[in-house]
Amino acid sequence: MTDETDGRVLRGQATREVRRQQIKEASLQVFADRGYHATSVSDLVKAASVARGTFYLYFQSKESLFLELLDDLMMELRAGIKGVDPSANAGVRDQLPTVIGRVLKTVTDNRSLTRILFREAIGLDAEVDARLAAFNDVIHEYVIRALRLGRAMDVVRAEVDLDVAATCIVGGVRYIVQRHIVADEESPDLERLSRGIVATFLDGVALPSSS
Amino acid sequence: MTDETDGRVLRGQATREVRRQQIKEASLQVFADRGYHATSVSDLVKAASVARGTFYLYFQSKESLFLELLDDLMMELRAGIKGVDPSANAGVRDQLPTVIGRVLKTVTDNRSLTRILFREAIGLDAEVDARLAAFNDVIHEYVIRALRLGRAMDVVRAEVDLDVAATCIVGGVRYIVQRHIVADEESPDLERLSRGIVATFLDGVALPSSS
Amino acid sequence: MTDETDGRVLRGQATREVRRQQIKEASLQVFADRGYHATSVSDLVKAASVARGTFYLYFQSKESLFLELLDDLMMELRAGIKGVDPSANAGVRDQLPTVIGRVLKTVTDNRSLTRILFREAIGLDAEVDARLAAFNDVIHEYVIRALRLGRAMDVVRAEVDLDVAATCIVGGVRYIVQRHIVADEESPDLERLSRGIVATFLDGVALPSSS
Amino acid sequence: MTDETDGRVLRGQATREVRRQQIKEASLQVFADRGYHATSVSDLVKAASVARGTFYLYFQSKESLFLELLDDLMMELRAGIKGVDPSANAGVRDQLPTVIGRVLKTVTDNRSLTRILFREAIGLDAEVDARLAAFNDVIHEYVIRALRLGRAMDVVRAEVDLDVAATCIVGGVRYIVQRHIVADEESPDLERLSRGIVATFLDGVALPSSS
DNA sequence: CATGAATGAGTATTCATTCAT
DNA sequence: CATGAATGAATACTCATTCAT
Repeated sequence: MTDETDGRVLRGQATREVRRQQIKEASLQVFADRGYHATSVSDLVKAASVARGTFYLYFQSKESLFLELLDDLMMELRAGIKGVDPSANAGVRDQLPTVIGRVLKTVTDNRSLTRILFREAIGLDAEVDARLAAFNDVIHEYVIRALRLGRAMDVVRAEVDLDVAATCIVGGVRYIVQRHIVADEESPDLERLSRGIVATFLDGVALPSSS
Repeated sequence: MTDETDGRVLRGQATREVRRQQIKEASLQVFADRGYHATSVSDLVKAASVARGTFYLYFQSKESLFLELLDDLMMELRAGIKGVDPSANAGVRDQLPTVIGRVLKTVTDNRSLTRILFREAIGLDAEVDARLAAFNDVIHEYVIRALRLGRAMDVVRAEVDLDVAATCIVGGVRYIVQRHIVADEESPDLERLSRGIVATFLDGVALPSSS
Repeated sequence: MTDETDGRVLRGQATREVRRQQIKEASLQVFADRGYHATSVSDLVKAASVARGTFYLYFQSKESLFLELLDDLMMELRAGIKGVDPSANAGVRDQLPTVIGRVLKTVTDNRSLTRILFREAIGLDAEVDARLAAFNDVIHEYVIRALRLGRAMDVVRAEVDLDVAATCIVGGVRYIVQRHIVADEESPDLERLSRGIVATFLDGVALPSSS
Repeated sequence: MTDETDGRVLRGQATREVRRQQIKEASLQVFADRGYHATSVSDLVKAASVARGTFYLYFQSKESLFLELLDDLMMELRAGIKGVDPSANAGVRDQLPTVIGRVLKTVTDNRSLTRILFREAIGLDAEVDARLAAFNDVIHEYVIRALRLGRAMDVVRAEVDLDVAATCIVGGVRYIVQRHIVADEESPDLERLSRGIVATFLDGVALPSSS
């Protein structure tokens, strides 16, 4: 009874997980296309080809599913960003485009989720807002630490207002993402974007002599 | 068609406009506080102290009122930005903080509207999205033209990727606005923010020698 | 503006109250016929010939309407019972059938409500249960007080277990109501029932000599 | 059709019956605690530790199981009551408390079932109502017969309205059960209750001289 | 013009029952 | 026989909009 039972149970759990993913993926598309509020549970179950009740077998509510999708993206992004090792001192300037490129790649690979994150994830409810704010703060702090490190290594100007600069950098990357990746641009030239971002934020747009 | 009638009509139109404004202002507050979706028409008419039917005498729908508020803000912002005369060649570098400061000031003075713009105006429906996109494009084009002008005047590097740089700049300012002004910060130090933004985007964060 | 407005407002409130009653009466019938659980809000609005939304304009929920109906009956019954003045010493024995008759009359006049009270009002939720229990306790206490008074007046045996006797009396009357009034009996002979009840509880069924 | 087959069938039937009982007992508890409507099939299968499907292998529906539980109680009670032999002429008055006591004992021993019977079994559907009514009628008739017998034996007054008196008696006992046994009273004093009931119904509460 | 009562399509969620394994 | 994932009809309730007064 043991092996057979275990087998059945395991298979059951495996299928369960498969089903969950199936619903999540279908829902992801619908949310990305229609937006959170415009998406009804009917839309979701239709897209996932399951019965209404089945949906609630796997997710507590429409909102909790959405939250899960959000968490997924934030994890994914955080992983893509944290992959960077800012302490590698050699050739920070040369490394940076790669780093930024990786972030942009992560985002591009998760276009639907990112679209949701940028278009819908705000003002939904306090819970989501708090989670997003926390995520943003993590990114912000990460960039500030990077700048501080750069300053210590004498590659970042001493007089830079770290907080403002970090905000500009994060905001700039975000908006690049929003304009070039979330919007339906087919295959964004990530390399050009990365280089452009790095150039802008490292050296600015002004001619040095213009000071 | 007599004078008296005209008078009545005019008076009527005058009070009509006054009423409209009353409702708009009250609604603006409610939208800013609660967010678009969490705000019901009941909330609006209660805040404006008018009957439900009256609301529909002045606005086609909840959504159209919201759209109008959005348009108002976009006009206001556009005015604040367009006020800058980029052709004044003398001391662009010195002028810029003032210009940015003015934009931040406009935003701060319309905090409620801006909050709505940032928190709710996305993903509402195609109409809103289109209008927002158009607005963003206008700003984007404006910055690109400014950069191009700067390049002609030899104050902007020739090798700068105008499109990417403009996106970074706009995104940076937006995120500054989002973090320091939309969020409930009491009295943001607009001057420091302006100087920080200008410094970051003109000269970058890297030490020139690090090239 | 004053008189006219007041007039409108008053008329409005009057109509409101009328509507409420209309819905309550229709709902009462449906509840009495179908029972609480088997009655859907759709049934109620259909019976009252109002739109679904209208229902919720007048009642917070299906349950709250039901509670209100319950309260109405309990008030009505309590009034019918409290009308009795047990201190009128002359001819208690002769008075009693009248008193009981009045209670039965009240119940007969509110047959629908009573049917609900007996058939549905139990186990609905803690709130209802508590209210019913309180009501039952009031009745119980009332009867005990009456018995105690009777004892003081030397018309009730000294050795009677007041609590048990009161429970028997209340239960007996309740069951009479249930069998002869709530059940669809056309026109119960209230006088016969009253006399029978009084005889049973005053003198018992046993021949005195059988002790 | 071989012995072996019979054996298997028998064994199967035996375990089948055992399973049924398991489920019934578990369900009884849940129904008594939560009430019929608040109890879901999920609750039942969880309490019985069987799969959802298994439940429907043994019972047609949630309702049919409930009906069965009801029948069980009614049989049990009927047995407890019928155990009394009213024809034993000697000392009816002395016997009665014992008889009533036995009924109360039966009820106390099946408190869960009784609780269900009193709290939930009414207004469920026509089927249940009919069965309950039939049961009540049986009891009623039984009491009437007893009274008639008593009359023949000259221990019951001739002028007693048998039907009304029987209803009072049954109602009284029912309400005693409801107040003292169904409600969570720890260990009701069955003897006192029995004596009180008998005294009340045999001799009434009035002093004989008060007639 | 102003009112606010009335509307009803639409929503998320539950749960008794079925059925493939 | 046993399982538990799947089903979908049904439910209470909301809210933007209309319309008679």
